[in-house]
Amino acid sequence: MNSRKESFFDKVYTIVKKIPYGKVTTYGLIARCLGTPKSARMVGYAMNSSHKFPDIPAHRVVNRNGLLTGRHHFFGSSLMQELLENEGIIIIDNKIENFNNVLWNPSIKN
DNA sequence: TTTCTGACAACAA
DNA sequence: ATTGTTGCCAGAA
Repeated sequence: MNSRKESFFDKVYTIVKKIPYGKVTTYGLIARCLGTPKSARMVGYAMNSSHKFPDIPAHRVVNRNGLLTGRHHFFGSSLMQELLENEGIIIIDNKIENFNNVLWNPSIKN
């Protein structure tokens, strides 16, 4: 049967693409949603590889502290912050304010 | 082929 | 409370 399991990366992309506008989520939350809470690291690495794919809002994924740890991987180093601010998210000192307010739980999956 | 590293987070002491 | 170690998967040298 077509039980072709998608790679871990693919699963991550599937969730990241579902992050609604103006919301963010965390690496660990995605990993946990996939059933592998210890793979948070891989989620971040998947984002690194996400540049090869379209429609992957990697800027909406931050670490559990609401800190923009991956900003340095974007074009320039402030693009990530500007993208988020463009969506109405306030960022101070590379950290999201009202983090709990903009946090989106992937478990919802809509 | 093996070895190392990498957008994090949980656990142990 | 903080610090250090472990887990996880994939890609590059």
